[in-house]
Amino acid sequence: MLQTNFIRDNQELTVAGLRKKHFREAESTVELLLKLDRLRRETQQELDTVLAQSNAKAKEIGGLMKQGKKEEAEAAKAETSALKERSKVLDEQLKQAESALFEELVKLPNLPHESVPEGRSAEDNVTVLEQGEKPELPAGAKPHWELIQSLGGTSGAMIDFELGTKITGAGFPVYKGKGARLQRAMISFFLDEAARAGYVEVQPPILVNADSGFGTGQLPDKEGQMYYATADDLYLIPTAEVPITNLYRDVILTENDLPVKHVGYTPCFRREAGSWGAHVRGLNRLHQFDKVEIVQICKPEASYAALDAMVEHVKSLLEKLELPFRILRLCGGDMGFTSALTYDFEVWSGAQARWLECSSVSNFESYQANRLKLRYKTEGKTQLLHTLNGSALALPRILAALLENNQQADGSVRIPAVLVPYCGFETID
RNA sequence: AGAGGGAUGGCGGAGUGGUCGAACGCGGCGGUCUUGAAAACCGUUGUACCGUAAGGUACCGGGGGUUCGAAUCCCUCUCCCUCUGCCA
Repeated sequence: MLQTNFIRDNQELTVAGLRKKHFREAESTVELLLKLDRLRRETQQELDTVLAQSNAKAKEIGGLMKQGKKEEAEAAKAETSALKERSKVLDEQLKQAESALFEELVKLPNLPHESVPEGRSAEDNVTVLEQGEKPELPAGAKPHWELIQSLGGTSGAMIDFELGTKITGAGFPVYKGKGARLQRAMISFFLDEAARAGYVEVQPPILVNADSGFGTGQLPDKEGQMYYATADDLYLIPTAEVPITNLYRDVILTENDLPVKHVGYTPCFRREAGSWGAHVRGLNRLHQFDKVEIVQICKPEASYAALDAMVEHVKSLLEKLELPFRILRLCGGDMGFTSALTYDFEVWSGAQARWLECSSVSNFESYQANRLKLRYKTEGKTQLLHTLNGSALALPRILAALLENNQQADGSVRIPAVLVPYCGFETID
């Protein structure tokens, strides 16, 4: 979340940033927030004064008791009751002011970086790069949801949606034979590539508590997006960003620790209550999917260079997979709540003839760090760090594009060379 | 899951009602000494909020209570350890 001090010192900048993100009632919300902030500070000042008096009295009584001046001590005690009453009232008021302020503060999204384009929806995103040639597909080319039915060398489909529906429900496919093997190959490939780029691998839990959900910004607002295990009060992660970034919740790092670079593979779970229809067939949108995620924690002045490096990393993966892709700089209205700057990667899906989002790389600046209390020490000062993350990559849509783009005249699918050592076959038929 | 024992600053570890933000040791940082290093010695060393500052307030796992006053007493929750049970 944003820092109150920052808003206080940069009121106009804050309002302008919120507007760019299409946050409603930016001005009135900021005004209310500053009013609550003032109230909080005034209340605290008054409370502190009363407590100081109270502490002084207690010491005085302590001294008198030691000297055995019982009567004087009793007299002093009598004077404390008014202070006590007052402090109780003020303490209650302070708590109310703090929670009211907090409630407003968590409503505010992160402010967009100055390079974020103006705009309301996905149509206003700016394409910063389009790379790779869209393939010429053979006659009778099929979309991936048809390809997976017959391919894979198993008696049934290589990815079986009906089976998944039986076991669990819609959106939980079962990968079989070469389908399963190819998943594992991609995960290993992505992890190895990240390791080569200096990311330290972690295997985090895939259930997290509410504190973690709050730290990265899924809670309190986006809880509908996550599966929730009521009996234990835990959430299934929608992305590895949550557990990996929360590894550093309540942590004060030193400069030598920075930058922190992690990569992790996890399944991801999303309830995605939203649209279901023609555009979300097959692998296009799932409740459970696999993703390799990269996370960086770095000094504020280094975060945009880190963002660029992460973009380059994701780019290199798509190049190695020989997939045509484009990079979008998201506009203010299409960006995530917690992000300051986001690049989306979209892969070309040949048979569907459309772009599919397969990675999202974001700099959150200090927005998450503030919630996480993630700081570092420099020259005696403690200050917030910047957090970043990106998919590298999300598997299902990569697989969809790969199957569609690489299908050949004989109906088989060619596996990109980089994956062959991992999966052990060159084609799926 | 049952029984018992714990939770104190970066770490170890004192502290069972008063001047305790907390002894002491280790570690870290700065300095003296040294050609340099080590050793020794001296100093320093938590976080947050309020305040221009001086300074004030809060925090000894979390929350609540008793008291003029709580790290210390009471209640409650969480977590950890040991033994028993179960288990991939």
